[in-house]
Amino acid sequence: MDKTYQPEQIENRWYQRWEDNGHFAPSGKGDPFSIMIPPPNVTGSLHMGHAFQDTIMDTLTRWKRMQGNNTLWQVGTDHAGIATQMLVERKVAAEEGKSRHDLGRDAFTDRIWEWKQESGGHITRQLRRMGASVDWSRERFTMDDGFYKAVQEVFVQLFDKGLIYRGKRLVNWDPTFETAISDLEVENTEVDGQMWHFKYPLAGGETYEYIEKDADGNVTLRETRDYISIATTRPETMLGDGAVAVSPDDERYAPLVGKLCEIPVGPKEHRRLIPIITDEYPDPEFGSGAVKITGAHDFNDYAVAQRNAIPLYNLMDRKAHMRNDGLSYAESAALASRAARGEDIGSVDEINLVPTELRGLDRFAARRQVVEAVTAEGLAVTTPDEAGQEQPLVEHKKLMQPFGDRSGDVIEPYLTDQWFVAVEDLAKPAIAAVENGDIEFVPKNYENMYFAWMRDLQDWCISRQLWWGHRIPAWYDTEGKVYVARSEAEARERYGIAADVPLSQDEDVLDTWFSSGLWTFGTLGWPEQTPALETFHPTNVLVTGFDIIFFWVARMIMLTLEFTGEVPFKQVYVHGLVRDGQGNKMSKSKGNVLDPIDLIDGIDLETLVEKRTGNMMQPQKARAIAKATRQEFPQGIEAHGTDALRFTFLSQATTGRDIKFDIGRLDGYRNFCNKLWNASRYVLMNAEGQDCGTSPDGQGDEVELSLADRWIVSRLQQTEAQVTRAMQEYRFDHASQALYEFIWNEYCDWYLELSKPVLWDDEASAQAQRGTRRTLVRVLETVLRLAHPMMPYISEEIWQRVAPLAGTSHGEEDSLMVQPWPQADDSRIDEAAERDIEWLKGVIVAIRNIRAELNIAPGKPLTAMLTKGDADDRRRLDANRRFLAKLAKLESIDWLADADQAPLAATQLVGDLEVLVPMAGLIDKEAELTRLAKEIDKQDKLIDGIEKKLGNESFVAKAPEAVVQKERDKLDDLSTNRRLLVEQRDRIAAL
RNA sequence: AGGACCAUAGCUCAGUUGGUUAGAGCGCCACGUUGACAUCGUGGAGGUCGGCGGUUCAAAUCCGCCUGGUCCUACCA
Repeated sequence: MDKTYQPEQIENRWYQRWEDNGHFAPSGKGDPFSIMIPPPNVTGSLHMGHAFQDTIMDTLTRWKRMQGNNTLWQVGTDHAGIATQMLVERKVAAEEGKSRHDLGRDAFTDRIWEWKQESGGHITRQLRRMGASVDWSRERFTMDDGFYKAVQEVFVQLFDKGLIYRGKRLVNWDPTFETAISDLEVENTEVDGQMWHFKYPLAGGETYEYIEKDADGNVTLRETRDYISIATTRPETMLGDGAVAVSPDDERYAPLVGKLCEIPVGPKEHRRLIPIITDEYPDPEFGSGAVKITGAHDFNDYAVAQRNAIPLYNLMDRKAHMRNDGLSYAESAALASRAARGEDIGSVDEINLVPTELRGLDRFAARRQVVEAVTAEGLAVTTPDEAGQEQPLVEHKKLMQPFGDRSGDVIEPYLTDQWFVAVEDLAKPAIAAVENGDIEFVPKNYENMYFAWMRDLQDWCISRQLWWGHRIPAWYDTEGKVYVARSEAEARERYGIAADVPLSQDEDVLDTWFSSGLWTFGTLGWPEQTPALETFHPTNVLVTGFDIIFFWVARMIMLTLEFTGEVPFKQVYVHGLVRDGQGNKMSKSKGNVLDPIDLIDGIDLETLVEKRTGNMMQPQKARAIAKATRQEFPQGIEAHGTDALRFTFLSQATTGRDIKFDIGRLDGYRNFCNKLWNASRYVLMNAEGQDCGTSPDGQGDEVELSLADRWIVSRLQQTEAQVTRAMQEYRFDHASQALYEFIWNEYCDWYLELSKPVLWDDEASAQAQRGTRRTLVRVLETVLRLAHPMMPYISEEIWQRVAPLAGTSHGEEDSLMVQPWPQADDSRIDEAAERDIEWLKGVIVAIRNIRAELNIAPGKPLTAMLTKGDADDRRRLDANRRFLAKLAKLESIDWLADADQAPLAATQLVGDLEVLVPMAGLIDKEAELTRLAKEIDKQDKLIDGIEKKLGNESFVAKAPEAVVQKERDKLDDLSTNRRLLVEQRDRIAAL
């Protein structure tokens, strides 16, 4: 073995071998265990979140596989509609200077398929680097024919059940992608906005008495008005107003209800009149208390319009430009005014209420023009400025504005024909499944989040006006009548449409999450009743981030229950977000992204800086990021290997909490790998070619197990139990910590050291040496199995060399991957050995302490004595003299029968036992007195505390006897210790 | 506005049903290359467990309030 651990040399070859040997496919004889990978974007690349999540899934999968379960980790990728279309659209624009419209639908989707072909392997290669033991033979893609079939089937069946419908509704519209998006894809962000106040003149110049009162009913304002005042943040939508609404309880406007007012924009001769109505929606306390109702451009207004039969006038096109189609403004305005008076005017689609001069303008440009025009006309509400001049009232305030999560564009509520899933009936069983425990969230508090969302669910808009995705299986005849079926042929057959009647398929595609929602059963072959479906569904656990519970988890539960009658998974393990060391979200624009592959392979500083700032548009920001990067990683990032990265993730994986990725811990766990590596070197150096008492025929295997052997085996059982339990509880931090502590603090720090006196002592018996060698290799072999789910590469590499020596062959297989998971054996727990080793460690540490306190060179041989102990102490001394001498670097250590005969010595207590190191010629009198004074003081404080406690009658009366006794024992120990220290102090002072 | 979660050593975090002298890793200080390992060893310093109040014989742990932070949901034209 090489002297230092070099992960890059072992990782790639092992993955290849595992994959080639088919170790990832289900093969266990036990119960099925299955996990579905949350399918990453097929053209994406692996980020820290993936790496974290995949580590958890792989650890679970490997663990279950070793436990003998018939284990499937199903892998696949997602077509990721918007994200992929956007990417390829940009690429085509950059490389060919063409838009997707220039290419046309077929050519453009061909480009996406080409891009998938070209880059689709990237993320799967990265998954392999992480060691993910997914079954590649079952890899799926959401746009595969087979998966498409499942998607179609679900759509058709939901439609037939009346759970999918098509209709004209107000939806969130992304003007950049020119598609509807779901509520979830909208991010509300606070922005600086303005609110304008405008006067809507009353029809026919009518006036009324406007009276404002304070809380006590005293009149604070009384004036005659010929207008009603409204406030708006979106003046350009005034053109589509259908009414002005006031609260039914608002006395100020009571006289106006039922009358008409005029929208103060557009050519004067065609200004529209709209009714003043009452509705519960307006809040009299806010603004003027009167709200303009624009049903086609605002969700709240839409609801008011529905309740009051107010017409909806669409003002914009798909790009959120002011419409430039339909009837002329004059005709439109005339029709709309008739509607306002209650006349039936039929369809409003052709009505375009955008005045000629605004047609075709961007919505924000139109907004500016409307504000200018209204203000110029003197119809802005004014307020005096500091100089007493009347100025238009424009409030600058924070607004929550909706943005598309992908495009970053301002989302427009937009009236269009879309397909929807009626969720109410689907949600009920989905809620029940979590309530009754069929599905369990880990940690549990995410269930509340789930319930809250599920109980207030809106119908799900599933159609997208994109080109990349599953085309909606619906066909239209020339009259626009819709036929849903699995194919055009089926549509004709089902609905009896003659072959000569032309049908055209719906242009839209389905929301990506609609297909992702079928992931657990679609990947297993549904709608066919395949053996895989039978065996592996429902899956055992879904490992996912909380940010995706609504998008994905909830919809999977609904759709899976509906179509399979089963839950998709029994547990949902929810992990946190991977953040940077400061707790910030990692993002390209912040320039704080770490690439898991760079952490594995290392990256030099300049390349890292280039990576973070390469495509950055603003040079100033790029410089700041470069500076921060140089500061954080002055030497770049060195190679750590996959195992160290995985171990870091696991150690930080505490439930339901974001992780701040700590590169210091990554270094630490790389060192841990190195420690394991070197410990193994030691074991191999001492065991290879030697008699380990593990011959296959059992001949000549007589062994004698030392105290240390029995102890480490005992500790191993406990570690096995701890790690197993932690895994069951998804406490990967505890599992990794238990392993770390056992390997480093027990096996390396103590057991290996204790093995040296046996192996290197010519007088040690062959049986004893055999016993120690056997324990060395068998414990290591077991610990490698324990480590394997967490650190697959290094464990496999070392196991290959250790397993033959351990003689614990578990079958023909040559890989750790198919070895059994260690099972704790309580009969091998040896409490007496543990107590003896604790004693041994105590004495050694005591001597080391004395050495450090007296500033004695670590290598200087010392003489030590033990006294005041009991028969056990004597027995232990006699049995372990060799070990004490070696580990504490002693010339000799002996029993002193009469403590009064002790020479002046540094003293430490181990239980009742006193450990003495004679101090002749070693002592610095003043320093020692100071130290002792400090130590006595410390003891006094502790004694004080306990005495107070024991002096408290209610403590003695009410606390359990065991607790009281424990305190008494403690007091005893402390008092003895203190007395000793005082004696010591007096003796030294007397020198 | 409603809700969730978090606050423990300089940093990143453990701390199970209340009873420990409150732990680990990294960092820091001192000493040390004996034959697995300087990606190491030995020893050490460092914490009024965010604040206040309560329950209890006993609170980092349970309850209430407050402060600070993160996030989610819903939003007022």
